[in-house]
Amino acid sequence: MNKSYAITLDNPGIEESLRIIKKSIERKAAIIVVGNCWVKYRGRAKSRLEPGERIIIIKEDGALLIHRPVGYEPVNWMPGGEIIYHIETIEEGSRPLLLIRSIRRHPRETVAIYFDQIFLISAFKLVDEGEFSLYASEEDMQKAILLNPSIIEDGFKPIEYEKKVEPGFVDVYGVDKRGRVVVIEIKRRTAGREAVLQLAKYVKAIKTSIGREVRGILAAPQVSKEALTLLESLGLDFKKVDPKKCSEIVHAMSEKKITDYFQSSKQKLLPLK
Amino acid sequence: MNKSYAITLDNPGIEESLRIIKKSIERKAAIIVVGNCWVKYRGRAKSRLEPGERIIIIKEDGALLIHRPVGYEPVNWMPGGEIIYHIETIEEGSRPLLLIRSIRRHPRETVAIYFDQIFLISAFKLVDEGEFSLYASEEDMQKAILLNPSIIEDGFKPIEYEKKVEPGFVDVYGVDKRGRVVVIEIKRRTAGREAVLQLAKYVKAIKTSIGREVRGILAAPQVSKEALTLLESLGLDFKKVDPKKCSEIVHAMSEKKITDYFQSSKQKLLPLK
DNA sequence: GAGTGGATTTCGCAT
DNA sequence: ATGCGAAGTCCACTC
Repeated sequence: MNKSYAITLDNPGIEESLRIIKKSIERKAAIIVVGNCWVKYRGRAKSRLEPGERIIIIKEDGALLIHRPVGYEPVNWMPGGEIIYHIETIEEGSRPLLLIRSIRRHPRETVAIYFDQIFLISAFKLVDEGEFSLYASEEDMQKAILLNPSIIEDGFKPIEYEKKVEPGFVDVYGVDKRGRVVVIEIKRRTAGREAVLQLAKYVKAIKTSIGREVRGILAAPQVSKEALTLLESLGLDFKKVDPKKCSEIVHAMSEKKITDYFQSSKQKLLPLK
Repeated sequence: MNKSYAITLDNPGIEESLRIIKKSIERKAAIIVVGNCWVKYRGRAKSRLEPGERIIIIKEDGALLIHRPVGYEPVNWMPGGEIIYHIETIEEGSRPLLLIRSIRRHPRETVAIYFDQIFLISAFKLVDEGEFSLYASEEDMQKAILLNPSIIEDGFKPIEYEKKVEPGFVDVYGVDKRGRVVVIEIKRRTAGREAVLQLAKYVKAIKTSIGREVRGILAAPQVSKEALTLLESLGLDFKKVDPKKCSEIVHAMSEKKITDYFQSSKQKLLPLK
């Protein structure tokens, strides 16, 4: 191994733990502590966690995670950013404890962790420049529809996207082959009642605004049964759109091409009113 | 230390890592791996994470966390539950890699982690029976209002809570001192436009359903300016309620008392229609 | 700094 | 299994 800073201690004492954690925070290393602890949180809410064996991680940006042996979510935490740490040893009766206090302002909140037994401390200066890319988001679906409008239907022409129209933002706004105004609401997962109501609001708002008929299309991989009923009763359309295919379309094109498209299409935008 | 299962290895080889991780998963221990890795995720979406040094945790319930050196959230993960692991060593060129595959159905998704270097493996059978209690949640606010309705206003009498009324669930439903029907929407933080619209929907739905006037009250510590304007224009009321005070009220009472209250109040419930 | 909407949200609860 | 809303949500983005 060739790491600038790497420490691992099995069953360290409280004093030794204090020293290593302080040093590791100074060095901006990621710290892992496994041991028996209890936790108090005060801030937006207030919580108390009774003693038990947990894994805690302190990251170089101050992020704090307290993980129980089960579950994806930390039981207590502090998001990264402007976090201050106070580490000290205290005596409870004649028993030494390690107290880790994590403090942030904005909002003001603190997490206090009391360890009476530590199984492991390990700290590393981690180097991670790796890029992370996520595909098949709602954004991809929108891009794919704008780049390839026939996904929605033949002859559909997008005019605007992310257009503010008082109740909120319309995902895509355009005209169909017969020249009718079309409003599209995109959902990357099963669309529920909420999505239909949102679409209906936009349709109504634009109808009022432009004074003629407006078609509403819900573009999603699926709709819930309730949403489908609602769609039909409101005279809105559903178009099944596969997020993955959208993602493939978008990621098959170079980033430059897409940027260019959105640059040029901006000049073609029609005012909504 | 007195743990039934605890292993820590500094800079283990790929083969040794494989063996230890398999064994630790069998034993349902929590596993920590620190090393250089890259990650592919496929499922509801698709993602790729290029090589870098990270901390990964596999918990006894199968939950998987992949943490970069900064940030509160895992870059990739798998929630606990019905997760299957396949661990193997593979050759890339002449270089041995450790491949950890985490698979779940419902929804079908997989995370594949490739390690080419491992700095640390540590596994523990953790014992954690500690109780977790959270105060000042929306639930506390609801309980406090039901137990002590004068929080809302003098003479208010709750009748139901968490009542399904087509657009969703009404937080609290009751009557005021003049006998008018009251619907309460609770928010534990600054209430925005969204909260007001939600309340308005419930008021409208119930008005239609019972055919007489319905008051709507938004109970929250604060409202946004826009939300306040909207409230006024819709003829809805705002009542400032402090979540922490609510929590104090609730937690000052014994759990039994509260349970008894909710038991008895259920018998007093009036049908909503 | 506040407000708004999305998330591979997760989690829990009710249908 | 599905649907719906809350969360100490967090996060990114706008005003």
